[in-house]
Amino acid sequence: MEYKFREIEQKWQKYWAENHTYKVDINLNKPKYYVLDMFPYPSGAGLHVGHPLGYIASDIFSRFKRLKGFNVLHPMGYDAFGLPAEQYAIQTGQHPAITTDQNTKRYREQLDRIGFAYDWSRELRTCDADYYKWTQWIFMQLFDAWYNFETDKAEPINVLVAKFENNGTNGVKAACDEDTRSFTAAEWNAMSEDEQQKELLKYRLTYLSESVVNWCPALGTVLANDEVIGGFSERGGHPVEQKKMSQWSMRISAYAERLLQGLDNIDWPEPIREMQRNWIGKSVGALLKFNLEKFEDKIEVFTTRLDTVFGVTFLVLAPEHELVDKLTTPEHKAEIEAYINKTKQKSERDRMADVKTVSGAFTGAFAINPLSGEKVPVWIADYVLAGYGTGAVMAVPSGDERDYRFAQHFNLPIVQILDSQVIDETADATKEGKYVNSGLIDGMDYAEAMKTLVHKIEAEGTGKAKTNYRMRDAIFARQRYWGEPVPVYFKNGLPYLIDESDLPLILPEIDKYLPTETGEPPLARAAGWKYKGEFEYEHSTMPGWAGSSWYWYRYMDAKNDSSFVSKEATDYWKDVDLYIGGSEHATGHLLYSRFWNKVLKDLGYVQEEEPFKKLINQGMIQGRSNFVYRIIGTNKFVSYGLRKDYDTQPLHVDVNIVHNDVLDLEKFKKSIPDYANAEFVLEDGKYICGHEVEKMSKSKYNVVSPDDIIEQYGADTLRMYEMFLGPLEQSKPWNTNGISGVYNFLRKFWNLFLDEKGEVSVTNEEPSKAELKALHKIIQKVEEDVTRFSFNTSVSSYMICVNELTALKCNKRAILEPLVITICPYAPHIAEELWSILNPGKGSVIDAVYPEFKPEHLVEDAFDYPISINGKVKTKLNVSLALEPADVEKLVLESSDVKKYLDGKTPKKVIVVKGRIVNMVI
RNA sequence: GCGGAAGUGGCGUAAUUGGUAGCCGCACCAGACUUAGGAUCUGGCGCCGCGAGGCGUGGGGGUUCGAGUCCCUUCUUCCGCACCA
Repeated sequence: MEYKFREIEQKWQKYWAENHTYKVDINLNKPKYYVLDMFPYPSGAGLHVGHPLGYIASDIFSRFKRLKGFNVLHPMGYDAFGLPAEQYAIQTGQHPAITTDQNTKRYREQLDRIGFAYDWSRELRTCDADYYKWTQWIFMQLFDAWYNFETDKAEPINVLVAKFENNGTNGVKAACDEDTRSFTAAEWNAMSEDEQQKELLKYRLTYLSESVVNWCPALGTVLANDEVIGGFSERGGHPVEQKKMSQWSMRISAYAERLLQGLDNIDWPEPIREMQRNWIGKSVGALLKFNLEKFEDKIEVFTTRLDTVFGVTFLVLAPEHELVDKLTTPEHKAEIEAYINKTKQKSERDRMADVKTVSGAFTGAFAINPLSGEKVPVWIADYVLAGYGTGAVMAVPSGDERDYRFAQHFNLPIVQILDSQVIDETADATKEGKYVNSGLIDGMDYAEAMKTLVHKIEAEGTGKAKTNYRMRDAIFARQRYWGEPVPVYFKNGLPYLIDESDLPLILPEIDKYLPTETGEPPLARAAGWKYKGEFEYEHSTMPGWAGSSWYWYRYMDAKNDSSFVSKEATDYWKDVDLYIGGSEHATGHLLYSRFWNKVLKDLGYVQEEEPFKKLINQGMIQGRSNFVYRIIGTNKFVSYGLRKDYDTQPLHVDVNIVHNDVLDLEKFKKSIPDYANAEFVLEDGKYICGHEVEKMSKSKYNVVSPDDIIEQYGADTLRMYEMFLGPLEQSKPWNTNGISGVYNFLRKFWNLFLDEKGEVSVTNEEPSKAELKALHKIIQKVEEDVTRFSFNTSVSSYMICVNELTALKCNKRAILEPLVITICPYAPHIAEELWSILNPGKGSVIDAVYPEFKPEHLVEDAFDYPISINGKVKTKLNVSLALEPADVEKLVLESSDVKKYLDGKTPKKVIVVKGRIVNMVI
């Protein structure tokens, strides 16, 4: 009987579907385990061989956990709202819902063929109304909440309203907009409804405000900071500019500290945590107010080095700073205006590329250093960012490189402030030594100086200690069609939530997927789309990350239509134990999800502070492109090794007609009409192709589809080969070359169950010691490997085990049956088939129990000690493991073989490590 | 510039705690079989050398009886951040 993988795989995939083998329910008698994959965006190109890498790993892990007795939740769905479907809709007029539906079906077929243990009864799509109903509902909870720094959590907005009614803003410590004013209870109560709403909007966790946004004209939408890379859009690479607009935002900044602290309590890769720390960008420092010589206004600066305040020789404002216009003296007006105009014309990218060039302009105004009383000039320069801190800095050229260059360029003084500071050629940011030229802190060290200064500025009211975060609130709106409608309508220009009973707010049909002629978002085209037939809805839709910021909860209770997830479900499933996905979501999805999770927890809907306990990033699978070399101007192709002898041009060739870098000439000729009459210059009768590692993409003809691999070798081979390729976290190019090794292994494994005539033949004989050793080695190895996510090493261990059992001609049930169970996570189809041969009618192997490892089967009584002299292995000596080091040493020194190497000398020292090694020093 | 990860045969990789470097595959070489194949089986395969032997985990140095593994230093590649006061 042959290994017929096509029949076997189809048979079991059908069986699993019909018997709901992977359906799970809450089971209080079993410990839960939640394994989650980052759900895919269903693109039109379908899955390539790189996409399932993480899914295979998580599938192995969840199958293993199930064999170990856990109740495993392992779901899959689709992040189905997004730009590509809409861009396609603009080009073709095809409704994004239709293409998304087609793509989703194709993804599902491809996933099914790989044999995943997903509970498909929990499948979800973020674009389904019964899913986005709850995304909208969560949006409403955020709108109806504010952040109370006193209790350090989000609370219902009513609590805040009650505070305003009783005490006004007095004593309220809330996360709010920067321009928020104070008022008394009487003032609040005297406000009109509209005025109150306007005020509350400054506190809500999702709010509408006038802010500077990343506007992408080509995409016709704003983008979040994490969607802009170096001044260009992440999707499509279009230029992005800064623009002031009224926008929905999420007050994630309120959670900056908790998001930062939480990173210490989760088992995530260090690089991801570090990226989130950078993104949050906490810096501890102080705010300090400088009086102005001729104005009542003060310039407030943020500094992390208050101790350097006596080294301040000028102030610098961002060109956008609100005081610039007012401060500028008439004689400097022209210069300042010219500089501001120049800055405006520079794109974000130019500004970044131009780090080295020093530029700036003097306003003509002077400020007074609140500690030294010194008069310092006020400049503007584009190296100061309007959006960070206060948009103004105190410049300390002796301690800061940018200030140093600026001072040198414009001939401003540079004052040494620490005795150990060396500032002849460059700034020195040291904190070592004692202060000099520094008034009241002269002679102090850093710690003492900081304490003294903070105390002084707070006592005098000129400043205060302050912690600053780089992270800005997240823009939460896109001027696009294919996203969740925002459940908000406008009355008197103010936003109000629609009634909860009106959810879901269905995405309306429109005639064209383009902005209106007046530049309104596409939803403005929806004719007659008004709340209660009267009020305008919000015309933006939610960003791509809305639906993915809570989806792991929906899987827990996917069909619930009275709540986004039931309490019963969160009580049991709680959080995600293992999350596998790409590192490209480090500062987007993974940060937003943590944020929403904390809000939902604060409001009492879920119980865990962090949603994803353990995170693993699978590496990217790159493409391995192949090239042919055409002699320029001809239809003649030269083999790789000979290409230097001709004037050639490399051309991508489809990797699917190349095997081990040898081109299939017939298939090549048939590939496109131009090549039908191609001629070749061969080496050793073959055409050898060149190769290069590139991104896997259609245009490079290096895309390998899992469908093709499965067709040729089967899903079990694909699964094992993807793991065999190397450590999960590592990025690596896909190369189909090695796959036959894995395929041969599975056939060899299959053959263990057959006799010489090819008939199934398994005996009930007692296993030998060697057979038991082979089995228990693999039982132990797989358990260890899976636990530390080292899937590649298990595959080679299976190969070793099968090689050993083949050599032993083992066909004993007592060995093969447990072996089938251990391999089921990796190669579930063949495992099912063999299991059913061993145990006809006894159901699925996934319901078996992982075999128990018995260490006694691995115990040896003798060991081949490597005998080394001065650390170099010279020979080996077989010695009983029962002997203690002193006895081993005696035997070694007596051995005639060893004496040969000692050359009559007595070793100065002999080291015996029991069961490991013997080393002699001579 | 700052932060992170990684450098081992022709290739992908392995090496639990400092203890025989190169497991397992691919490719390659030799042989067997043969219904000539992108099939199967057997054996070989780090480098230099006929050999004894020597060298060998990016380079240099150190600790140790012993280093791919620990420490210092340096180079290279990839990833992330980048005027953040």
